[in-house]
Amino acid sequence: MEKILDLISREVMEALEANGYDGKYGKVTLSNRPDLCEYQCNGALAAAKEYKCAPYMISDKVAESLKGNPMFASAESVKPGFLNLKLDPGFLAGYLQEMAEDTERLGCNPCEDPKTVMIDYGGPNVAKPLHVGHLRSAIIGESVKRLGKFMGHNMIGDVHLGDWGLQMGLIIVGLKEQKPELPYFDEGYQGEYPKEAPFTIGELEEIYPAASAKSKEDEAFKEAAMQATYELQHGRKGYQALLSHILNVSVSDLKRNYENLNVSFELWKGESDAQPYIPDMVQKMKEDGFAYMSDGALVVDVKEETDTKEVPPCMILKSDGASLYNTTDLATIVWRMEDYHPDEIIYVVDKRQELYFTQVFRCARKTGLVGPDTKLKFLGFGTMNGKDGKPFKTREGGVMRLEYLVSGINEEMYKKITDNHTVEEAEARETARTVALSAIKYGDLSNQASKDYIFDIDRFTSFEGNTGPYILYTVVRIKSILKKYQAKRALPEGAGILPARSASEKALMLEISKFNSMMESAYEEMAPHKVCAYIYDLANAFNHFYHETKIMAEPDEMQQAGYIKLLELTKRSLEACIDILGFDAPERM
RNA sequence: GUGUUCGUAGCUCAGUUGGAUAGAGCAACGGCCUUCUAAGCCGUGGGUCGGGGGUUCGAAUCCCUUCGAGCACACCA
Repeated sequence: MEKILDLISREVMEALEANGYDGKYGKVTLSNRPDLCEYQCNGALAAAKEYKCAPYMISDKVAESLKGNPMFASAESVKPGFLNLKLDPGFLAGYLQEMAEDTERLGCNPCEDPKTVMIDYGGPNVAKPLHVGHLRSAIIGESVKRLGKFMGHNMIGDVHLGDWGLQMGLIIVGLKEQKPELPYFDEGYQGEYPKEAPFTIGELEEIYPAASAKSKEDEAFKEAAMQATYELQHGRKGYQALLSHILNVSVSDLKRNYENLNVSFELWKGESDAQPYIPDMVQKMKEDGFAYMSDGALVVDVKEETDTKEVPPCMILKSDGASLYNTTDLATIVWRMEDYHPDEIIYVVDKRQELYFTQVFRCARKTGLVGPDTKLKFLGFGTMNGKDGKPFKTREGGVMRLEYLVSGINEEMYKKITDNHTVEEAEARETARTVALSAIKYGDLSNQASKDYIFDIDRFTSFEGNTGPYILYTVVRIKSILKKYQAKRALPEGAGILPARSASEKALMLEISKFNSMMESAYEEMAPHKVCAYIYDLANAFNHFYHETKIMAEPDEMQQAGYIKLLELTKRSLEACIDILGFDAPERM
């Protein structure tokens, strides 16, 4: 479906042209003075210069031409040269009716040119529990992915596990201290290794921090870990068997945790998957003359003329010949290009890594890892701060485990629900989970991703104002009426959305009609917070309408059916949006 | 030091890409439940959009300058 702004703009353009003016001045925008009009065109103000006349002379003529146009209830020319427009209620109802008949996409056109987009988010480390630092990447990445899917793109989410490097060596050495009798440590061992992992996730999560701490004090221990890392990376069988145990145990735990957040990935690739691509990649960079030695390290220059600041070269290999983060990220691009030929790769990462990623992107482009047709996009997010404005910490000052954060909020919600109502235990628990997730996600996504934000548990869970729970409450109210209606009667033949009879009903309809244009710009700008702003306005408009319209008491059968149709459309719009944000509404709350 | 992001109500945030009188929520105060869920609705107060200059018919938005804050600046990831 065409966006309503485009439909209106076209009428205004035609009116301009009919009066001998250039149609380009006909762009219509949402009104910023809702007391005066619904839509406005400011083109006459700009056109006045070209035609050397007072702006109102132009807007007067356009308003005159639009008189009697069935799309508008009124078209007025005001003071300096504004053109103020109000939609005809019948036209608006027709637009919404068409939206309602689009059962799949609510009038939002799928993109004309679907892209294959890989989106790299999550970024957990194996053997380490998820902590609050992983929350934003997961929430924002998942939402952008869903947004892209809704727009018709082929979105491939990759978790990009941190499963390479010294941390693995530390775990191996740490485990060896605890259980030296295991066959993985016996270099002469010839038999099959056990299928069962020699540790649980809980044990794994203890081994790593202990080993990490020890390596900082015990030089010999650190040496051993580095040696183990080296041997692992050079194919030592027992260690590779251990690696796959670590991965299995860790990944199934991570999957469970991400599932609790309603986050899922198409690919569970890790840094280790990129390693086989490194030697050829490095070799080619050398052969093509891009990579050279600098202070013992292998680097590629990525400076550009337009830089306002010195951009350091992108390091490919350390001076000891080992690979590093850059190497892995570049090699990851290699397999992504080979296996998926993406049109775009999006990185949902902490914004502090921006400079680093410009280096990687430039290097990938310069050395031909990606062609000019593949976009590389950095979607950096800000820090999640506590109430004091400093990075979020536990009361003791440590890093908060994500699991504990979520279960704490679940518990909080459960209390509030059981305080307010008497509900069955199981339902209360389930509802608490649903509402808690909406509180966390909406609290995050309603801010611009790139900015730091304050994670204020009290505010997010407070049930009042611009929060996830408020949105869910609105959906629940609608569901409740729809159920009551269905229990009484079926929709009559020919029921459809009718022209608004009140200001609040029209306001609601105007909000709904913005759906497709909002969705387009939200995806274009990778801005889930626009989806939040839309549903907040929509929920407000609905609650206002709800308050002054007695739907179940409406005597006119067709009018009542029209209301029901409008409620269904409101509900579907809200649900489509919260699904993109990555949460659901319960049946009751 | 260089670069970069930002500065909007007491607090947390929007601001339709340059338009008319800068908006929400929280907090404060007042009103609305025998009637579809009061987790709601309505109202009141609260602002030199950090300061100064410029471009423009018109600036929170663009440019310059200044103050303040965060962040980043090759062998970590």
